[in-house]
Amino acid sequence: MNFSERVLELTKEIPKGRVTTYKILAEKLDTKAYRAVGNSLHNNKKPYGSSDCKNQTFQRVPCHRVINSDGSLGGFSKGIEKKKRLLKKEGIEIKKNKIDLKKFLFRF
DNA sequence: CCGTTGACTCTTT
DNA sequence: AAAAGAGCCAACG
Repeated sequence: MNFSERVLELTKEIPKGRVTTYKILAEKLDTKAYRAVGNSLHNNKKPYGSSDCKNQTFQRVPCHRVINSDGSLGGFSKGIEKKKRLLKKEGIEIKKNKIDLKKFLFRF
């Protein structure tokens, strides 16, 4: 299991309607590679799905539920607006491009 | 192998 | 409140 895979596996555990941060993800992986975590999600080639899920390289992992530790959205491969919409759709309110961590943060 | 690059975070202006 | 600096680390060329 390489670094990227672990990041993705962890990301898949985030329940609908909740979010987590790059920091928490990194800590969960026993590392301080906050930035590397972001990189893994951005690349997100997701080759591990070769067994069960053949296609759908994207959208298997709810990467839109991963945000910055200050509640701002961070980034998204499909565009920040897209990410905002997905989150809202799950019941997460976004004010001024920020998310209320007190309400929606998932701590595993 | 070494230098750059980031979907980062924390501290200090 | 907002911006700049420093520290971090995996991945890539």
